[in-house]
Amino acid sequence: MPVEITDSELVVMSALWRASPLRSREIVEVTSGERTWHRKTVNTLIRRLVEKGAISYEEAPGGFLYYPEITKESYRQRQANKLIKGLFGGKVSPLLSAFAETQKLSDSDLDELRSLIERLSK
Amino acid sequence: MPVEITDSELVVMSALWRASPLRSREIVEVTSGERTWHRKTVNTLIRRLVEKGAISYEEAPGGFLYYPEITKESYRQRQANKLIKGLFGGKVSPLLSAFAETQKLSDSDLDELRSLIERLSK
DNA sequence: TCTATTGGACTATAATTGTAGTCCAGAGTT
DNA sequence: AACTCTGGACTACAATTATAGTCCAATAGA
Repeated sequence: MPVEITDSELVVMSALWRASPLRSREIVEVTSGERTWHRKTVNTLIRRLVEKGAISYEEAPGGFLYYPEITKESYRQRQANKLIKGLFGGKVSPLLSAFAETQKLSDSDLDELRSLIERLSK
Repeated sequence: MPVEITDSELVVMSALWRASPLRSREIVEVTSGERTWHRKTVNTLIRRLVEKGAISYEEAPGGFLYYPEITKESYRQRQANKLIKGLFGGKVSPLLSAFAETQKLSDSDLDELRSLIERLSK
């Protein structure tokens, strides 16, 4: 039963992955580029994430400090696996291929991929 | 406004991507490995997909035949882009890296990746 | 022909999601 | 002290999702 995180909640998680701990007010500020949320909306998202165990908090003067409990890395892995299993038959290269069809890969992207693959080959 | 397809609906779409057209009864059968849905449940999913424009149908003796309207390729591309933009900073190699950490890539996987990258390099 | 089955149209209902609003208590302001 | 702002707890509420159920007409048997 992996924790399910919705799109809106993910914006909050991402803020905490970028820097933590944060107060709820800071989350409002930090996410204001991406979404224009009322502070109560952020509050609800925070509460739900706490209920789900995705974040934790600590009391501090003037409010709470929030911390991510799920790491960005583990969440990424889960999502990568889900997509690759669900839509690409469990293989990465079709994904890479599909991505390359929409987003032209730069030379440095290609270099990065090459050296990554070299490293993985050993 | 790209069509949003839920996890349950995706099972139906996948069935139609594998073979189409299908009747609703066939969709029940074909998906029975993955889910054990009541035929009415499948019916609802089909109806919603039709409303969303993700599938179409054609009348046939004894019912309807359903066809995918969204292609697997375009849907894959959308999802790949969403994941890579949303969680991997828009770069593929971190995704590949994350995937490789959970799923050991076989030699043939690596070969496939290498030759794909060669092709993309030109 | 009566009956049981099946497909589709429409309805149902609880859970989840997106986006707030209300209420209250403590902190700061006059 | 009274007044205002802010944070958190709890509540609200429409839309979407997951999972069926009801009703009816056509079909397929008995």
